[in-house]
Amino acid sequence: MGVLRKTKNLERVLAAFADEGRALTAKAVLDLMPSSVNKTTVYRLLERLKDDGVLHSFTSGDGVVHYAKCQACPNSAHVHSHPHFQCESCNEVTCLEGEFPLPEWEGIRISEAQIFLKGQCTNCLSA
Amino acid sequence: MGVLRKTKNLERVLAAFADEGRALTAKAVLDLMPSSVNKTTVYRLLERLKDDGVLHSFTSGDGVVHYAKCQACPNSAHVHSHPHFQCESCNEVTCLEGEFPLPEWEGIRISEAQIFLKGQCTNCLSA
DNA sequence: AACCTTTCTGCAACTGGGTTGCATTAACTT
DNA sequence: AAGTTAATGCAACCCAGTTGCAGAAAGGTT
Repeated sequence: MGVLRKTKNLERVLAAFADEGRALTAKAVLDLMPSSVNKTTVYRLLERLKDDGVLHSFTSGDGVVHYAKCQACPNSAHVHSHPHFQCESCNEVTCLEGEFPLPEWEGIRISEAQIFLKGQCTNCLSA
Repeated sequence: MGVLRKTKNLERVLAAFADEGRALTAKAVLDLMPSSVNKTTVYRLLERLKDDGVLHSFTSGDGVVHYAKCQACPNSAHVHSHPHFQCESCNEVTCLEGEFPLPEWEGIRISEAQIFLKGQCTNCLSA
């Protein structure tokens, strides 16, 4: 799918995800960029980083698409059935490490589970 | 919130959900209505039925909002943490009855779980 | 460095789901 | 039948995301 070029914008997007382990929406990424950067560029960068396996995406409970760089998962064989979690106080969305056991259900065969959890994060619990 | 009036359109929407236990998107409901019915009306009816506890809504893995009439749940105390399931063959979305045990996670407190499962439904498995 | 090729970017226009304000129509009350 | 209030259609709008295209930047080659 084309050779990746190391542009300023690409570095900026990577930097945004690198520090914090949290997930970001396209809009959040856009807001972190200089105002000269167009939203189309951000969407295309996110899409390409997803294709290249650097990021993965998922939708939160209210249907908003989030992107995250999953630290723990190996570069190959991306399985993103790990749960995602949103703190109801600070609203941060993070990946929970570890796989979620696929639930069993009578009469059907389950091949994929998308789990979105809400609650209180460590920081907000102790605050 | 206004008194519920028994209009033609309301009956049509209820009829759409009554038969089958499956979930419908706003667009699917609109397609089941006479073409004279405006999409705004459908959105408002769905919203109101949700407020009144007749329907509940959730978003599928790809962020599409679905509405469903949950047979098993009592009229009061709606807890919709039951999982939702989409068959990858026929694409039907249904509610799975029964509560899903809230998973435990270290360091955080989980208060709500939104579970969306994909796989093969009974019909498609035996076909 | 100059040149060429390919990717990346900005822009503007568009799509699709969903919402809002307003005037009209239909349901229910009396 | 009349009056009140809710329901509806319409048009315009909002927002996230996408598309086509032309110009700008990366990287490779000489």
